Amino acid sequence: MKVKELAEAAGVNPDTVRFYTRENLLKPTRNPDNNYQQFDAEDLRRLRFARKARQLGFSLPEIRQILDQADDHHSPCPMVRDVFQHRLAEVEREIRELQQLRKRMTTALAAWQDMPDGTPDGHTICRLIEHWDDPAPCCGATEQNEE
Amino acid sequence: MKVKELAEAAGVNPDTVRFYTRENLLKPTRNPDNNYQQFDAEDLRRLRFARKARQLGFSLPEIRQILDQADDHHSPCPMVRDVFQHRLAEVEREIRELQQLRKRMTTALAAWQDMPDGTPDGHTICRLIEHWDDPAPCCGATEQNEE
DNA sequence: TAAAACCTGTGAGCAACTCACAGGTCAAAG
DNA sequence: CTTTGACCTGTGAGTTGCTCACAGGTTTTA
Repeated sequence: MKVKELAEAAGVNPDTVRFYTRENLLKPTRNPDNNYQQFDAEDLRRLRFARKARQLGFSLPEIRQILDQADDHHSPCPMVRDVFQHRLAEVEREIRELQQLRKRMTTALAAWQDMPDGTPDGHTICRLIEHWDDPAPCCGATEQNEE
Repeated sequence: MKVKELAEAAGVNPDTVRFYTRENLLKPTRNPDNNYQQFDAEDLRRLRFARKARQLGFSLPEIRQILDQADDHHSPCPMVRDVFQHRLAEVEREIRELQQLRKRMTTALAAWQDMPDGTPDGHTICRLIEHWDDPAPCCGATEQNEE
């Protein structure tokens, strides 16, 4: 299989195949005649695996690690379970944050129903946003640079 | 006010101030003696505004547009309301997607309780992920490159 | 045999910063 | 008066996961 064929088989952009190859997720052989990359069924499996893992939120370095472990005949599954747990926790955190954001937004939107637009007067830019309440800094951090 | 002072007043990284200046969100005057940037209370307002808008999900180009409109003495509020509506819809979409992802993840995690780890045998990389069900492509798209 | 369609590697672009670097400026301490 | 340290300046690179563009080589098709 050549790049485009593999890409089509996996339903991805050919440039993604090239990128994954650059990143050492795929290790095609070469056709000595023309130096073209040659992929086989195993590469297709790897690529499909990588795409599924991406959907699950694994990063490319994580996926590479899993793939490399599998190449060394170590079972990557324990690691997968581990990363997966972390990833799940992170997804849940993201959900909570977004829900908080939504709540603040709908509250603001309701409050804005009653506010006039107003033209900027040099002291105020857009009171819609200026009167937006900061998300209460819950963790005691007043500054957002972490140092 | 110099860079670091403004940054501290707004609770951001000095490099963020420099970056926003580069991006024309802030337009400091110059001290002719030493070419240092000079910020005033208006710049602080602009910076605080920009940060609030960022928390609301506005992009830097959007913020620049709002600021520029305010500079021209047009009220940016109608635009703000508009972008805000779009942004709220997007946040809700993100929430739905993440909730679906979480559901799939917890389901998978439960199913994995019963699966053995297994060492990769050349045919399978990590059945934990390979047996992950694709998120049903709901929009009729079988391929994910949009063209 | 020439044009179209593919291949190659490399470099840039996206978003919103953050950090690093080299050199200039300034306040206080020795 | 000079040195030290903290700040300033602009610029370029790094982050993530691709995607696109480019210039040149190869293969297929007409």
